[in-house]
Formats: sequence, C-alpha cells, structure tokens
Amino acid sequence: MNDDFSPFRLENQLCFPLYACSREIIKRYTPYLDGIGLTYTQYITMMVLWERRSVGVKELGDKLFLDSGTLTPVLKKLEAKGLVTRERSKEDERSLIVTVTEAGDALKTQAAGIPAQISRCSALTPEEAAELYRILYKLLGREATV
Amino acid sequence: MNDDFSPFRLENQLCFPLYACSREIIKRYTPYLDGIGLTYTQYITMMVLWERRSVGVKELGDKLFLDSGTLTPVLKKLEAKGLVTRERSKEDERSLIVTVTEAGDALKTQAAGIPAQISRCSALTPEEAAELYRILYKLLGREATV
DNA sequence: CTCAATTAGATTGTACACAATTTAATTGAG
DNA sequence: CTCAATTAAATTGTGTACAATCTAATTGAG
Repeated sequence: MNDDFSPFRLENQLCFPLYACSREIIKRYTPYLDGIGLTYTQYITMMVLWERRSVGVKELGDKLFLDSGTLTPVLKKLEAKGLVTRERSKEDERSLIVTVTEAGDALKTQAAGIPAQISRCSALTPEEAAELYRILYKLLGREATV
Repeated sequence: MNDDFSPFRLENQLCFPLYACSREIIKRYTPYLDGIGLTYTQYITMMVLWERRSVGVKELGDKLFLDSGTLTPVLKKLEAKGLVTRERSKEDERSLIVTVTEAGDALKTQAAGIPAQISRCSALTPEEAAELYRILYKLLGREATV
C-alpha cells in the first residue's frame, strides 16, 4: 500500500532532513547562546562582525543569506544591547555601516567555547562532517573554502 | 590577521550552511507551493497526511520535529482551507486527531510534479544526494531508511 | 479508589524569515 | 545636466518556531 519510493514520502525528500537538522542544531546552540544573551541569528551576525569589525548591511545580508527585512530588527536589537553601532555611509548615504563596539568585541571571549562544545555532540565522524560541509556549500552554490 | 581555521569563522561551522541551505531549498519550493496555495510547513504536514490519512498531533509533531505551539496554528489554517478535519480522540480526549479531507487528498494530484522539479535543480550528483541524506539522518539521530 | 504526577494541546510572548511595498540616495542614458 | 531606472534600507503584513505557561484528561502509586 505505502510505496516506499513515493516522491511524497517525507523520508524520500532532501529538503525535510535539511530543514529538521537545521532547527535541531540551532536548538543545541540555544542553551549556550542564552548564556551570552544572543539568539542564533544575532550570534551569526556577531560572528561576521568579529571577523570583519565593520560591514554594510547589504554585504552582511549576502554573507548570511538574509535581507534587510530580517536584518534591520536584528541589528537594532544588537545596537540596543550596545554590541554594535549603525551609521550611514559617508560615501553613499543609502548604505548603512554596522560596526562592532568594544563591548561587542568583548563578547567574543565569552563565546569562545561554544563552537567546540556543539561539534562535540554531533555524533558525526570528521570525514562525515567534512563531506556534509562540502555538499552543503555545493548546494548553496558557493565554494566551500573561502 | 584573519585565521582561516578560527572556530568563529562562519565558514568553519556546520550549523551555518545547514541553516542557509535549509532556507534556500525552501525558497526554491515556494513558487511551486504558491501554485497549490500551501506554505512549506503546510506542505510537509500534508505529506504526512497523504500517506497516513489520519494522525494525532503528537505523532505528527514527532515526525516533523514540531510542537503544538507551531502545529496548532498550521492545522487550523489547513482546516480553514478545508483540507483537514480536527477532532478529539474518542479513546483519549486529550489527543487531537487530524484527518485529510477529500479536498485535501485531491490536492496531492496537483502537487504531483513538485518533488521532481525541485530535485532537478539541486546540482548534486545522485551519490552526493544519497550521502547528504544519510548524514543528515544520522545527525537527526534517526535511521535513514524507515 | 484518589490525588499527585504526567500527558496532550492550546495559548502567550518573543524573534525571526520573507514577500511586497515604500522611501531616499545614486546612477546613467540621452 | 536631468529624470527615469536602479539600489539600499526600512516598513508592513503574514506565517512560522519555540520556550514557557495553562488547561483538561488520564494514569498510577499507595
């Protein structure tokens, strides 16, 4: 009766395990991120800023695959926490430049252990993790190594 | 200056490409799902019902990794569209049974081409897709083959 | 039996995502 | 130059996600 190869079975789709995995992994981050008062979206935004120090909203959106509709409220919250500043670019007033503050930079220290703690509970072998990583970036249409 | 192996680089995390991929793939579904008037969450809910015909909210939540806080409004919307019915179980009044209607079942025909159309634009080889699938289910802590 | 503990959904409140629209600044074809 | 087209953010509205709480039904230890 139930065709195991039916294209309609949830288990026969790639989209579903991707969607479920993404949410499950983010849930594993939550208790650690609660400790530094960030949501996952705020955390990945800070990760870009920890590396780049200062970045335009457009470029931030390209990196995170998010648009201004999502980023504007996130950045306003980070600004309210005193972690970033938001200023219009002098060269192009349309562009908004986000810059990490001293407090924002200090948070990086507190976040130090998080990535390792998460990957420790992933149950994947290093080879599987590397392969997963490679395939996901292929799907995203970007090179894995930047 | 920028350490390519820093655990803080977005590119060195698994969580980020998972999160970005999940959203990108769902975005690829959207134009097709618009055609049958469903959101992605509504679509995967209907997929379970197309296979099972009738299922409790608890079991639906286990399958989809979603709780009642998410499912209740989704199921009410599907009920409003006339695609499902929602009734308390006779044996256990705490449990709510969701059943696909005739109209809900008819929608399966309209959705027929969607999975194939999506996978056609994935750019992955069949081997990569299979490997991705296997690793994701390992991460989810479930067996890939149900 | 009986009431405390458990369970299933619903509700509430917060925070994204994202499509669509709006506003303001910049650009470039003529 | 100049105005239509483009671009960057912000805004608006809808729909999830999910933690926390609430309500009602069921269960099970004593």
